[in-house]
Amino acid sequence: MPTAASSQTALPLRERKKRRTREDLIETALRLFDENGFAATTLDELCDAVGVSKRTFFRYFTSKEDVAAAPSQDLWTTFLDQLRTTDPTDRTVIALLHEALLAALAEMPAANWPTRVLLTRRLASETPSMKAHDLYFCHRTTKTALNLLHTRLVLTPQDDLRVHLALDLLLSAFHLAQEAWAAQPTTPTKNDLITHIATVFEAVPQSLTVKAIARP
Amino acid sequence: MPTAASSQTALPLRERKKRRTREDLIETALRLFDENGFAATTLDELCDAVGVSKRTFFRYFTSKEDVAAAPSQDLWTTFLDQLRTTDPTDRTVIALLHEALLAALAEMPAANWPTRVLLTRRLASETPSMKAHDLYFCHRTTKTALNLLHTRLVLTPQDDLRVHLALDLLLSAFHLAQEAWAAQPTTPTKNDLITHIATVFEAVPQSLTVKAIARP
DNA sequence: ACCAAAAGTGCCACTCAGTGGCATAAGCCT
DNA sequence: AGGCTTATGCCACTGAGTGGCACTTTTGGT
Repeated sequence: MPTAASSQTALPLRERKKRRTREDLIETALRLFDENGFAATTLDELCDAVGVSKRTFFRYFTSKEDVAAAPSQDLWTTFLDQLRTTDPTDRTVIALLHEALLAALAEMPAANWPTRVLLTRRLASETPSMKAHDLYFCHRTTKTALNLLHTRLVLTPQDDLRVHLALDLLLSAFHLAQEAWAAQPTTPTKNDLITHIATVFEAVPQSLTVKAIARP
Repeated sequence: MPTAASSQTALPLRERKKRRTREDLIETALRLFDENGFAATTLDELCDAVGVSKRTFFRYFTSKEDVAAAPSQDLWTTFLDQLRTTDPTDRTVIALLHEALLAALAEMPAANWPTRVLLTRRLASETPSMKAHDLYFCHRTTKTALNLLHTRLVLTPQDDLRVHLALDLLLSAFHLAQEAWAAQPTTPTKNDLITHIATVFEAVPQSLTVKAIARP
């Protein structure tokens, strides 16, 4: 008698268990990091709280930073999936990237994703090693995306350079939008973030033409 | 009787000693990392080789990654200095940044800087934690540069966004140029790097207009 | 239903980066 | 010279991350 509560019954038991421990680890980690700070929380504490050995933790995450960055990584993993499936015709590459990002955002659970990702962002802004980890992950994402686009699009060697720049620009724009999103006075929602992204994207062309005017 | 060998005699003894230890640490670290690999080299080995206690090492560098990234950090520190002194009049911000970067490059010692920085780059490409450290440092540099430009230029809130994008673009362009530089068939010189930077900068406007053409 | 292969977990001992605290030595100033 | 400041060394300690192996759970075939 499968109730509505178990929505993904298609998955085998082992897989469900794994997802559950992974989710438990992320959930508890974010709570502990939030309450006591990232540095002040030890992995032993986290593992005790979840009821898992430290050895097992490192079979799910590569580092202490990694578990805290999970929410933000989910977005970019989904982004890559979208990039694999979105029809690329009749668009500039930058518009394609923008669209794939919006599609990825749409996939994120509207309920708790904003709070989670904002918490991750706050932790990253307070903890250099976390920010570094996040930047590295984004760097990996651009590399993967570039390879992906090469398999799907016709790109000359010159285009490779331009597309790479476009990807870096996307990441940069997203981070700036995220900052504005986190700083806004009202409670940040997913739609707000989409608006901020649009705003930053509109500012991109002007970034090449801003004049330097010396202070008097 | 000050000989030509001691060029900066103006500095007090203590300061000279400090610079020397710092330089020794960087020099030896790069050599050991190059010979045995970053992970395989322990800080104890490095400290033994230089004749310094581990405690002292951490008074010069914040981490193992930090000492290996020193050559690349030198450039960006000099870049910020240039940004403080360059006359900003009659230019776009992006041109100002480009120029400051070239000026910083000019300050680098032509003899060993290329090899050093290429080694650092290779290590970073092989070692995630080093790449992450490097990206974080660049991130800090853009933040500092942005604050700096605010003190020297008249920037509206909208301009802030645009200038931030321009800074990210500069970093992105530099990294792409550096990759091309490292990959070139002939021995990379400082002038080659300058040429690569110019090439990437020229490609920037087109990065916004590349069309996505699906593979057949 | 049973059993063997496979996949996941726990435990233990270990390495090594990084820190705090205090005693000692080296450069500085008059 | 002699006190003052600053840099270094030493030691003990925390905590992240790993290797290895024994143990348990799931799975798939019969």
